[in-house]
Amino acid sequence: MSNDVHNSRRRRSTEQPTLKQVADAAGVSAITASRALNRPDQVNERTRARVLEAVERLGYVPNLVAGSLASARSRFIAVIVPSLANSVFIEVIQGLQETFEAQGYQILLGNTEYDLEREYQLIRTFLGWSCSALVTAGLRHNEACRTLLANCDKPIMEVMELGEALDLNVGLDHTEAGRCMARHLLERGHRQALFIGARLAGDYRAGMRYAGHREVFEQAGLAAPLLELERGGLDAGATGLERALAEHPGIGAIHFANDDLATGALLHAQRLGLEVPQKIAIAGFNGLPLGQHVTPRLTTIRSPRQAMGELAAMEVIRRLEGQRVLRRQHDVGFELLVGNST
Amino acid sequence: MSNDVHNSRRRRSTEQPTLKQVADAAGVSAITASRALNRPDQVNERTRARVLEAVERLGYVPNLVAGSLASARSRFIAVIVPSLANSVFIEVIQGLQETFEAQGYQILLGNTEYDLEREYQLIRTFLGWSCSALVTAGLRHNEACRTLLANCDKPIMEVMELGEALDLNVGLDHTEAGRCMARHLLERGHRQALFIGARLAGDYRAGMRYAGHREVFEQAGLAAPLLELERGGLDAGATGLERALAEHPGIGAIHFANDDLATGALLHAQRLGLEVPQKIAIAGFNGLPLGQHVTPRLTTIRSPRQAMGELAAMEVIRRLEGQRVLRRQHDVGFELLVGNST
DNA sequence: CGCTAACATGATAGCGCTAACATAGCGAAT
DNA sequence: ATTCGCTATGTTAGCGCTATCATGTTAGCG
Repeated sequence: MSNDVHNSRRRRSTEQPTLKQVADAAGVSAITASRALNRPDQVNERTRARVLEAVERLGYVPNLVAGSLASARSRFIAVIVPSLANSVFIEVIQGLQETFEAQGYQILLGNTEYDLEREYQLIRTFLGWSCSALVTAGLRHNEACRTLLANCDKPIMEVMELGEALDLNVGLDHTEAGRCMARHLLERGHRQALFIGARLAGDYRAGMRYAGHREVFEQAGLAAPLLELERGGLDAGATGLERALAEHPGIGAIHFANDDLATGALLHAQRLGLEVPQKIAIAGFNGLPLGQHVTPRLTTIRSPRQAMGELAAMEVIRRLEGQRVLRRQHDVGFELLVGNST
Repeated sequence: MSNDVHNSRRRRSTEQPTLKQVADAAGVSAITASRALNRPDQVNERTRARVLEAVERLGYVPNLVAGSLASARSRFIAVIVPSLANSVFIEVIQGLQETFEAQGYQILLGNTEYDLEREYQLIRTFLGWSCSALVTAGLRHNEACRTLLANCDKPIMEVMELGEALDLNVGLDHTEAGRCMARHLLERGHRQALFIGARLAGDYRAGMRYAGHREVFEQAGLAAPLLELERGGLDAGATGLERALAEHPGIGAIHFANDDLATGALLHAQRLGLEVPQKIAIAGFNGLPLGQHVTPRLTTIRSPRQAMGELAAMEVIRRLEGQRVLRRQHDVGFELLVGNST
């Protein structure tokens, strides 16, 4: 029953100095030291200097976990994408990351692998980290996700596409992009066009582009056949071309779901000695540098992916800082790049 | 002085249910509920079922921040790379991410933008999050970083290159890769080869490859000129080719620091009607799919980047789980891909 | 000279969870 | 019957920080 009882329970986690030790070294209270670091304008300039000196001398590293628990704010931003293998998401992440990092937010990156159940688990985990906001690629979520997101009272930003969003939304209209390219193909005189995509169940935005493409062709009284591949990438593009030639003999143009497929096909056409666009026209989507460097230059649609990430991050930050959000939805648009492949 | 004093201090952060509420609902103590979720084998099966039912019913989401503070462990892994724009790092991150995520670790991604001071700040922040381990791309750090890392008593994994590591190290020998390609060029009969890289101060691993290249050429009594560009990418490769032709008239081969540059040059050579490899031989580094799909196929060196990430993650996990680490250093090697461009 | 406002600092009490130790129950071994 | 060891659960006391309220101190005013 002596007063050293609670010494026996000691369990300092590390030997790192704590804020209390810094405060003692600077001759102030812990809360003043805390303010000196986090709200510099609330402490006297000379006090702050003493605290900073103590921080430096002791090699103090703030325990952000403790700070987050106490304040119930974490400066974490959850970012959830379906894949890291696709450079499209990487560019959006880059835009998000730069902007958030500059404002002192840390991204928590989650990869669903196109699995909505995994998305739910990731969101749970990220909410457990008291993230300040969530950014997801796309508008499709399962019921559980939707409930979780609707009840969590944090800014939710859905990027990539436009539509019925939960909260904030920055993206572009993929159906319209599909229409745009289809119209271009029609203008170029292609009456027989094939749309080729890969794993469209996952890449449903490509599916939306096909829907737009189909709409335009059918309104013109033309067929809009679809060919779905098992995989993406340059290789798959070559395969797609082979299959198109075999399965759709009369075809004059191929509208690929993305530039990787399209460029793979274009390079393969060269190897086969098939003239592009005379024998076969090829179009892509994304506006990757790759497609702009091959000969003939690829006709494609460029979307401002990095800018989309930046804008999304800025809107989230605006919301977090309590500023009024003017518009919940932003259309970042797209641009048709007419090359020599159509 | 009544006993409602501490009611006035209430500050529940959110309306989320807490573990205590789950425990009450299940008729057990908080610690039992905690164990039911985190150490299932330590509680009776029926008790656990009751707890899980309560979790489900209340929609409980564990507060990981509180858990980390209490246990001083966070399951965060800091991953620090110099850039996200370079697909090489993305692939390593992919390997790391998959492996860590599968074991329940969450990656904290930091981007130094090739700035060692930023690296120091990032490491401080990540240590503040009580990360379990740190993974950095590369062995170069400033003094402050080195001190911080040396004293933090967590597994440190340095990836990409091999050398004098702080702790664990998974990578490949870039100097040897440079030698390997140089020997290949010599075997092909190229006596006049130019090395072209971009921003070599940041991309010092490319500098190491140049050192290897130069060593081989100089030992053969030949010159090993260097041309440094301001930027990378396919465009820059084209620029590099132009400059090489103008500034080094006799040159017969160009050893590019990476495939982006090399492919950019190769495609540009086609536009110029310059035969590859007859008029000019072109070699790259990385083994990107891109270079393998152009005609002529690019001679390059492939490194197992995703596998490097996976192996690095596995070694870190092994260490974290207290298993004996057999080797602190792993050479993942590389592979010369001989195409038709040399 | 008192009164107020603005500024600077401090004491206290948590944030929600888990480590460490404590206890209870039960079958097996002594 | 006592002891031991094992499993299942509970009690207590923090982890390191910040929100909240309280207090002291100085300047400004009529």
